[in-house]
Amino acid sequence: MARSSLTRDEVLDAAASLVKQRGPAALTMRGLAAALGTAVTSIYWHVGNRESLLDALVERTVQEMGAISPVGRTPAERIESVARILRRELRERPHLIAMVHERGLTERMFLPAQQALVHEVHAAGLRGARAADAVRAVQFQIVGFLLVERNRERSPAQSPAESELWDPAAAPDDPALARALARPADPERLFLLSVRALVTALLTAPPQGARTGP
Amino acid sequence: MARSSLTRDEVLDAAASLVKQRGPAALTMRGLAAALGTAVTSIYWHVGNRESLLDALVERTVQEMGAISPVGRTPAERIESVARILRRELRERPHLIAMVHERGLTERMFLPAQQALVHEVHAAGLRGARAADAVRAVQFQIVGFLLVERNRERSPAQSPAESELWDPAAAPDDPALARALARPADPERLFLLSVRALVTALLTAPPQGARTGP
DNA sequence: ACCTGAACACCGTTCAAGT
DNA sequence: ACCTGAACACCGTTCAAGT
Repeated sequence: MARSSLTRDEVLDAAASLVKQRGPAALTMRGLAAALGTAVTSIYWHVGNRESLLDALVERTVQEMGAISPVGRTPAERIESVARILRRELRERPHLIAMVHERGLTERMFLPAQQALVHEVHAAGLRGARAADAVRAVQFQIVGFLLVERNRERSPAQSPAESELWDPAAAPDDPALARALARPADPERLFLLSVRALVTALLTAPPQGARTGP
Repeated sequence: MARSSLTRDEVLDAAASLVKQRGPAALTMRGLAAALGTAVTSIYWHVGNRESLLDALVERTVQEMGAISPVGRTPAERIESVARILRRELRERPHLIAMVHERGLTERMFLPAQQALVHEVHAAGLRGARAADAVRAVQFQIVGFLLVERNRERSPAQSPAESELWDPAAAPDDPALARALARPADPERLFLLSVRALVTALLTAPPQGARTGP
């Protein structure tokens, strides 16, 4: 039986729930129609085609990523809190984030966070081009880390596992290092450690980064 | 007309060239068969199915990413050179790298680089768990940055461009910052700047990163 | 051992036709 | 304005049949 009235929002809701539960590949026009109890072609009337449907879904996700409210006393602490907030929000929508990324909208999704970062970097005393570099470096690091982390979680056990590499000659005189690398990484700890290290360096380094030695 | 003898390697070569030129989506079994001048079903005999074909392709890419030979005088310089080398290699195979990533093998592809990083971090005097953290932090940063960078290149102009955001009230008292953020980022420069900053901090920071203020 | 065409069950999309 | 089924051109994959 035909439904009385199908709205664009209903279509988007159903599509979002499909993607959230079973990933973007599970979102087929026919499957979506079945879930909605309509003919496939009705969907086309409301959203155009599959591509625009995904666009609309992504657009929604971008909107949902609201403003960022940093917490902490120092700029470094507040930047770290921005990173923490972003990580939490992204981990709640893994599939949708992947779609945002695939569609090249990652940058756009991060505009609110970028504004927060600008404010904090400014508060830390950085100005002009150097402040812009710091903002972008942190932004790239956060996004990049989360992409890598997501990838790790999805991937099955790596074929020649790290353990295989880390008993023999690779780290000859540091068994503790070998053991640490054989263990799985703790992503949250590594994330915060990385952000903290980068931020520390960016907020204290000289304008022109010519100093590389210890 | 049927070909005299089709080999698995020929199939992989043709598939790799298709992917390299026109992306993974352009790799259809039928299209591949046409490019090879065989029946579709012959391909199945040699590589099983599309999934295993992609696996084999990815496996090849992983193998091609050879050993890393760092250059430079200080450990920091040599780590930076590892980053530079990886960036160059990955940028030569954008599609294949994306496939490696999608298949969750990024980590595995980076094992040679990881070994090089271990060596340099050790040379810088770091030991045990702290050395492992440093290696992983740098590794995540490099991979993450390259994923984000690739995404930026592919993406069309972002809808509300950064310029739209960066003339009004966002950076009220730093027009130079606003101008810098309105300009497109120089990825190579940003990449090296980020790696340098992170490495500097990791090689000099105290064991427990409790210090976050300036 | 290797290759083939026919056939199956899926896709996304279009279109003329309904109300 | 909204919904429908039929049809088209694509997929990946299987299978019985060839040599």
